[in-house]
Amino acid sequence: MRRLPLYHRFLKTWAESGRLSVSCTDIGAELGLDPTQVRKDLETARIGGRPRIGYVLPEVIDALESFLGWKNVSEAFLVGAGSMGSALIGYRKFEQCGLKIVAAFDADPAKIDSRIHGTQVLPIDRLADLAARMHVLIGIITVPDSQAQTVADVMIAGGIRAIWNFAPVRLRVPDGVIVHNEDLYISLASLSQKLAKAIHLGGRPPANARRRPGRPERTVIHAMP
Amino acid sequence: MRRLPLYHRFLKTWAESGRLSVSCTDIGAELGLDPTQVRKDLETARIGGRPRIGYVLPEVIDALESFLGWKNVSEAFLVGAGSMGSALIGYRKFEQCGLKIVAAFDADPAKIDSRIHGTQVLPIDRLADLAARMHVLIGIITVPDSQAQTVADVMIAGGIRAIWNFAPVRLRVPDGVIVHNEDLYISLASLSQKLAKAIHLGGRPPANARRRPGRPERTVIHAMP
DNA sequence: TAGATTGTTAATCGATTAACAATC
DNA sequence: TAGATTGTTAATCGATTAACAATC
Repeated sequence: MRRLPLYHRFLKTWAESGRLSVSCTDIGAELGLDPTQVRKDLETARIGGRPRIGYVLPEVIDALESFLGWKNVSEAFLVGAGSMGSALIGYRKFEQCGLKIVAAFDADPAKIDSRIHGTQVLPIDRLADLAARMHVLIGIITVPDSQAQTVADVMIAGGIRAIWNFAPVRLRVPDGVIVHNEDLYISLASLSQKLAKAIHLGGRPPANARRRPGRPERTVIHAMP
Repeated sequence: MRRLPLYHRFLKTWAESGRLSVSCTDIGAELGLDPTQVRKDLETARIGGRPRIGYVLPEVIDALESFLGWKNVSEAFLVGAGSMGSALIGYRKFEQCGLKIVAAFDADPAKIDSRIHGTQVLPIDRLADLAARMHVLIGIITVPDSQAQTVADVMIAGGIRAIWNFAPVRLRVPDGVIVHNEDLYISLASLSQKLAKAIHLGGRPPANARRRPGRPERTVIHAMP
């Protein structure tokens, strides 16, 4: 599920280093995870291995990409050509993960018809019509808080089914529309709380603390089901 | 824990609308959560209410801010004055959540001594020394993948204890250093998988789908413990 | 064959949810 | 008082971890 992209990334570098197969133990050691858990995860992606050998690299990488839906690229519209929007448009590797931002939209007339990293900026009132005609299903919101709900409504009117929301706002959407919140404030809160706890408890870090190549930090990203 | 910032945000708007108290039922209804869970969450922040009345708004907001550590602001250094870095520097509301980005660093000579949203850009080789002298404990990494580990090492050398990492790379750090990964690729993978599943199962959304003011989408952010 | 590794079933753990008494 | 709401304890659920047989 959420760990699969991590596996994929590691397996790519593992493959580049010339290996032909990989075991759950290898993956677990690298990512600081239990090998059994890795096996379970691969199982949910319907990926099987061979006892004693492990998983054949090209096979497992390919299967992961299929399962993650990275084989066919979905087109997305982005609304809000500010600094965050521009940054996302610049993340060209999204395409390798099945997402292509095909157009940006903004309310600011000064930005209309300009290009950001080669992607054209269009007026927001063309969004709904274009989304419907092009069958775009994914929308990315990088506008100020106050406009996020309005933009979401327009997206939904255009038939968009999944919204990646970078505004710190709870969007109200009909059933069947997926909202994925990228809430940096929540993320920040979790970081600073962990830091506060660490400082409160441990004080200074161990003086002889060293990087340990064999044991990376326990992979933490964030959570909220 | 991770839902508390959400409660805080809602309670602020609730207070602005003139109310003096709030019940777990109110919060749960707004955020699509079980009232019992809300109560449990507030309990972990050592916030109590009164039967029949609920929680007194100024009290609970204040207690949340204290618990989240938003009362005293931590200073942070950001490395990588690209588009993502600039976007983060522009998120001025971080200060209300206890984080102030006091300086940016970059390897590009062209960017040195420029200002981004008023924040000065310094050469990266001054980071370790400055961090140590200013007792900066938080570092934000927005550099390309290939440089992330190097930057992390410099930060740690300067005494930084918590790293907010926007590069899709597993950083290797000593014990006692906190790494918080903001991995947009993982987030994207989860979004597109949910979309794929929804389309596969449901096909089109219900034709009469409407926004429902009383029931927002189930609050989902992402996960990985 | 022996040993590493997968596959699978059971045990543990934590978080969520339910139930209900206590209280204003 | 009656009723809404908190506080708290127990039940459920899902995810993680452990144990062990199957297999190459």
